[in-house]
Formats: sequence, structure tokens, C-alpha cells
Amino acid sequence: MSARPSTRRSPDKYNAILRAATKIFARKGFFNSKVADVAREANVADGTVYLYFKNKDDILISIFNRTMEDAIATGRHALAVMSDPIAKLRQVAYLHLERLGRDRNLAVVFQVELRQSTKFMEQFSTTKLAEYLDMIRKILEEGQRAGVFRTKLDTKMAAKVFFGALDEMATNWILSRRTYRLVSTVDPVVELFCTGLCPDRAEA
Amino acid sequence: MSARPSTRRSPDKYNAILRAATKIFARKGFFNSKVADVAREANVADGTVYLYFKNKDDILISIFNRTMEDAIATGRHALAVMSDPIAKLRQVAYLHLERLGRDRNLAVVFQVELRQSTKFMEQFSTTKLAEYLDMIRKILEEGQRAGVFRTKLDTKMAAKVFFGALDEMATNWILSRRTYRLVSTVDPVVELFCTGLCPDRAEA
Amino acid sequence: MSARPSTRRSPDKYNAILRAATKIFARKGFFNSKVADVAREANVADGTVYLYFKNKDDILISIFNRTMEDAIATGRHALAVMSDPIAKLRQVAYLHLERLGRDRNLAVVFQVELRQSTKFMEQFSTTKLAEYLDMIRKILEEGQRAGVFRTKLDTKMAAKVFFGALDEMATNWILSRRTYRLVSTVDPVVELFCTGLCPDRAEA
Amino acid sequence: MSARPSTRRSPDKYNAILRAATKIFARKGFFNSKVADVAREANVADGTVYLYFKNKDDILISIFNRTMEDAIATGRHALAVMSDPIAKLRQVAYLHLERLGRDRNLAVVFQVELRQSTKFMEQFSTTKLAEYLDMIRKILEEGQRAGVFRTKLDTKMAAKVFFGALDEMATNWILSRRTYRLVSTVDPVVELFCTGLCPDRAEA
DNA sequence: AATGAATGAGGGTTCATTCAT
DNA sequence: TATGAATGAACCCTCATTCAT
Repeated sequence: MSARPSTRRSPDKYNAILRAATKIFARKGFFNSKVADVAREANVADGTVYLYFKNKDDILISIFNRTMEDAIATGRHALAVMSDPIAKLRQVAYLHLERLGRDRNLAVVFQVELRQSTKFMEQFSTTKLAEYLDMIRKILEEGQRAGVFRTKLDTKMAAKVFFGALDEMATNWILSRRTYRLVSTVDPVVELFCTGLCPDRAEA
Repeated sequence: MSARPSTRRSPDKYNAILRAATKIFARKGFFNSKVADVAREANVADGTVYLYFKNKDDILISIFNRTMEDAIATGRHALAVMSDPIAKLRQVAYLHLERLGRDRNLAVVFQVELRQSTKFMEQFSTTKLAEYLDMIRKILEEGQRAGVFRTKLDTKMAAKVFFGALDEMATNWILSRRTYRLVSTVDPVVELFCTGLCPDRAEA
Repeated sequence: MSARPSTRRSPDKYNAILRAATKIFARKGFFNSKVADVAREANVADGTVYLYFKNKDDILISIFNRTMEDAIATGRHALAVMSDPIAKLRQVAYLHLERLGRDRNLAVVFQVELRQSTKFMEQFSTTKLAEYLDMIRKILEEGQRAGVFRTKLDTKMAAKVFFGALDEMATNWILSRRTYRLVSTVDPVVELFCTGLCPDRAEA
Repeated sequence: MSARPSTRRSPDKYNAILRAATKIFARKGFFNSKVADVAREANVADGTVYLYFKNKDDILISIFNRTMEDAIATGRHALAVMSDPIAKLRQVAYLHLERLGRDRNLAVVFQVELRQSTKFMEQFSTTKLAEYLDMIRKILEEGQRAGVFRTKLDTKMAAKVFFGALDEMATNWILSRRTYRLVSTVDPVVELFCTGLCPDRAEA
């Protein structure tokens, strides 16, 4: 019918609802969260939520989109002034895990709630996530040209593996009792990813 | 109230329901699947489902548990007769991805539907998943003792990274148009994991 | 999706819901009636209503259809054994007004609630109502052939006028304090319809 | 709380809202029409509607009242200069059907939307409608005194029947595909009403 | 054991109305 | 007077679960 509600008037309310939703979804799960819960947490009336979001799904999607846009923008900006491919990879890992480690609610939503259904995931993976994987891939290709990474590497697959590693770090951290800081996994992961399991043959 | 529903009486019906549920959950998502859908697919009455499963959640959990038990048993059995740690890793990856690649419905349930909520995930990760990660870790430690893997490696983290890589392969395969066979990713992943991104200094 | 619910099992419940709905709709109006009200009046659970009817609209439509089918069947049956066209008209008027006069709830639903919207009315008028008007028209044509009714009469229009007269009698009766019996209007209406306003020139 | 909203300040806006409401109600039905729809159609803000009308019901009532007041005034005025009772009846029929035939939206609101509930109808029938029926009745009584209409006629009932005939003409016209002009039914109806179905005995 | 009709709690969403500007 | 963002009560319908047969 009508155009996407979006931010009609107050960015404050829009942000408040998004923040509240992240908290509620993280705490109770998306499906078990009521829109009324989100509204109460955001200190707005139930109906107000629908002035800013098309429906409940749209809230979840908006959390994802906004965070990914921030992440990609921040990533691109940070990478722009760097040249060492390994440092760039480390930077991506750092920004990724630091962001989630800083906000457990956001982490839960990203690692758990967003994986609700193929409906969501297909939508996400074909847009923002593909863009994110591509950003990683470009670093790897750059590294290949610079002779820092092996030439015979399948960069598309390697990008997935790298992302998979970060993803697993985040998921594990959430499901653990969080006795450690998530960013503390950045260096080991990057190191492992670059060096591999096997001892440097040079050692031999 | 009553005793825990059992699988004793008719394993046929129990299996039929589990198979039906995997199909339905994969197709429509866990939350959007109705118990009645599962019952119809399994050719039993709605009420019959409750003779075999405590509730809807229990069906999902049972899919997970049974598959994991199979996987761990199959894995242990296959690994028992092998000695090369790298071959063992490759075997784990193969069994993991071959199983999911063979049954897309199961793959969807594992990669998507089981991640419904922290409630499920915490339950899973503290039992079967921990056991699975431990199995991987033991291979790595064995490899360290055999001098095949670097000693300074954090095997716990490396196990997670390895699992994360396999997990991402599976998820990506589901979300892609599946134009390739999932098992085709086994060798590249294992190779990357062992060798790392960087060129062998020996090459130089 | 699924087939029309209709009478799945118990005609008792089906009838109870229809009777309850007639009462509730008559009392509070269709739009202001809650399905829960109907269910309570029928002594069934809310959800049970949906085992027998597709939705709230379907209840209203079912009241109309069932009543009209009864009316047309009863009418045809009664007319079959009669020959005098005027007597037939009187019979139609009698059955029409006696039925509504016997059940004020039904009368209210027919005279008021069913006129909710063009959506309903167009649906009704093109099927059952058209059939009813046609039944009247056939009597008039028969009367013309028998020389009892004027030949130059537009029977289609006269049928509408006759129906309009009965309809207005019913509506007026409902909106009045019902100090009279609805059937008492049968003879005057038929007489007026046959004779007209003007004095018989033969009188002069 | 506050005083009854008035039409004083801006008759333009008042009329615009009434015109818009007639259109919207006709198109979507009263219950399915949103006040916001009416406001948009009238090019005013939602809240402005409440400066001119007490609530949504009040808009519908106002459409009825204003139209009836016009109709009765116009009728009285036209009848004042006439003497022949049959001509007067024809004039009433003409004004009635010409008005509705000229504005389909208004016709739909009158024939369909106003019959929403006994709440509305009782309110209407005890005031404006009674007045209208009374106007018709007076013509009939006058005709009786003049010897044009039969003396033994129940004028109250005959007035209802006449109104019922006009009402049915209007309803039928709306529900048909409107392939004819509504006013074309004036003469046949009046003629039928005066002469009746049966052939003039004088003919014999 | 198996059935499936019946249950009824639950929630996303709409929209008439208000009121601060 | 006019606005339109905000409100929150209201409700249809779904569906997991039960239980009489």
C-alpha cells in the first residue's frame, strides 16, 4: 500500500526501538519476543513501532542492515589507509569481533537470531553478506599480487573460511560463559589462518 | 504427568516422524512448521506425534541428537583404524560435509533451523557439540605429539576454527544455488587449514 | 489452502454456532460482534468456530445461504400444489414474513446485518436473491397467461416492487417496537399490490 | 469534554469532508473505510476531521441528515404548488430516484452503508425517515379525500409499500451493472402502484 | 497404540481518537 | 484553526496440545 514507514520523524524513537529490539530479541529470541515487549522497552506505544517499521520482521532486518552498513563503511575506511594485507586481515577480524564483543545483545542477534530461517538468511547472504565476503576476498587477492599470499589459493573459498572462523569465534563466545574477551581471539585466528596447522617446512 | 514418550513401540513411526519433520522444518522453517504438517507428512494423526515426542521442540532436539550420535559414532569408528592426523582431519571433514551434502533437508535443519535460539544452542553446545569439538581437538593434539602440527598451536581454538570452516562451507552451500557438490570443498579446506595463507618459506 | 471447513463432524455444533451467531449479530451488529461472543453463546471454544467456518464472514454468508435455500425449497414445495396466481403470491408473502416474524434475530440479520457492504450484497443478489425474484416473476407471468394479471405489466419490475414491499414490511417491523405481528401485513400488502391505490372504476 | 464540533468556521472544509466521506464509504464500505482515507481524500489532516465531526459515526449520520433535510425541503417545496395526488406521488418518486441516480456514491451510502446496524437505523427511522413516510402518507390521505384513492386503504401501510418500492428500485440499480437510468423506473412504479396487478374490472 | 475434534491462550497489527505544537 | 505523530485498546485467527473414544 503505502511507502516504507522508515524514519518518519524522530530518529530518536527509531533508534530507541532498534536498541530495545536488539536487547529483547537477544534476551528472549526473535520468535518469542512480542512487539509489545519491544515497545515497552523503548518507552513507546505498541502502535508507534509501526510508524517506524513495516512489521516485526522489518525490525530484525533493520538491525542487520544498519549494523552491516556501519561495519562495511568502517571497514573500508580503516582499510583505506593500510597497505599490508595481513594487517588488513587482522583489522577486519578486529573490527568484526570488537564490535560484537562490545555489545553482547547485538552479538546474540547476529549469531543466533538472524539465522532464524532460510527466508532471512537467503535475503542477507545475497546482499550485505556477499559484499562483506567480497571485501575479504579483495584483501586476499591483493595479498597474492603482493606475493604475501600463495598464488594457488582459491580466494573465494579462503574468504569463506576466514569468515567462518570469525563467525565461530563469535558464536562460541556467546555460548560460553564469556570468561574471556572476544577480541583476544583476533591474533590467534589470524595467525592460524596465515600460517596453517603444519610447522613451517623451513623449520625442518 | 505421563512418562517420557518413547521410541520403543514402533520405531517405524518414530523414524517416519523424524524424517517428515526434517523435511517440513527444512522447507518452511521450524517456527512456521505446524505439528499437523509434520503429522500429515508422516502419515500419522496429530496426536500420535505426542506419543513419540514430548513436544514440538523435542522433535527438533531429537533430529539433532540422533544425527550427532550417528556422526560421532561413525567418526570414532572411521578414525580408529587411521593413524595419520591429517588424514584423520580430512576424514572428519569428509564425513561432516558428505552427510550434509547428501541430505539437503538435514543440512538446512542443521545450518539454519537449529540456530533458533540461545535456548537450543546453549543446550547443544554444552553436550554433543562439545564432544564433537573435543574429537577434533584430540586429533590436533595427536598431530602435535607426532610432530605433524606445530606445537605452539592452541588446539582448542584451532578445533573451533576448523569446525567454523566446515560450518561455513555447509551454510554457504545451502544458501548458494548449490551448483557444486559440498564434498568438493573438503580438500581445499583441509589443505588451507594445514598450510595457511602464506607461501611456504621453503618455496622461497 | 485447505478445503472449505463446513460440517466436519458434528451438525449439532455447526447448528449451534449458526444459531448463536444469528443471535449475537442481531443484538450487536455484525461488525461489533466478536467471534469470541459467538463462541461463548454457542458453548464452544473460540477455535472451534474455525473448524466449521472459514472465517467470520463465512458465518454470515452461511446464515444467508441456509435460510435462502430453505425458503426457496419451502416456497417451491408449497407453490407446487397451488394454481391460483394470487393465492401463490399470498403464499410467498406469507412464508416470507412468517419466517422472519417468527425469529426476530433472523429478521434483523436479514434486514440489517446482511446489508453491510456491497461486497456481501453483490454476492447475494447475483445468486440466491436473483433466484428468489425469479420465482416471484414466474408467478406473475403465469397470472398473465391465466388472464388474472394485466398483460402489459413489466413482470421483472413488478417482482422487484413486490419484493420491495415485503422487504420494507420486515424492516419496518424490526425498527418499530413490534407491537403488531408481521404476518398481519400479508393480506393488506397483497391486496394493495393486486388492486392498486385507485378505486375500481367498476365502483363508479 | 469540548463542545460539539461545528460547521461554522469553514463550510468549505465541512463540505469537502462530507463529499470525500461519501465517496470513500461508497467505495470501501463504512467499516472498512479509515478516517485517514477520508481525510486524505478531503485534503485535510486526520485531526481536522474531528474539528467538524464528533467521530466517524457522526460523519455517516451527517451525510444522512443533510441529504434527508434537502430531500424533504425540496419535496415540500415542489409539492406545494401541485394539487393532483398522483402527480405528487410521481414527483416524490422522481425526486427520490433522480437524486440517487445522479450520484452513485450517495446511492450506495444510502442503500447499503447506512443499513450498518440497528443502532443507526433505529435512530434514522424514528426521525427523518418517519417524517419522509409521513409526507407520503399525507399525499395518500389527500388523495382519499379527493376521491382519487380508495377510501378503505390503510395509508400508513401504503406509504411504506410505496417507499419500499422506491427503495428496492434504488438498491437493484446499484447492484445491477446500471445499464439503465434509475429515473426510468419512476413511471412504471407509480403506474403499478396506482393500478395494481389486476386488470381493471371495467375492462371486462 | 492411534485418532482427530476440541480447546483456548496468545500476539501481530490496525486505526479511531487525542493533543502538543 | 490545522496538523499529524503518537497512542493503546481491540480482535481475528492460529496452532500446540489434550483427551475421549
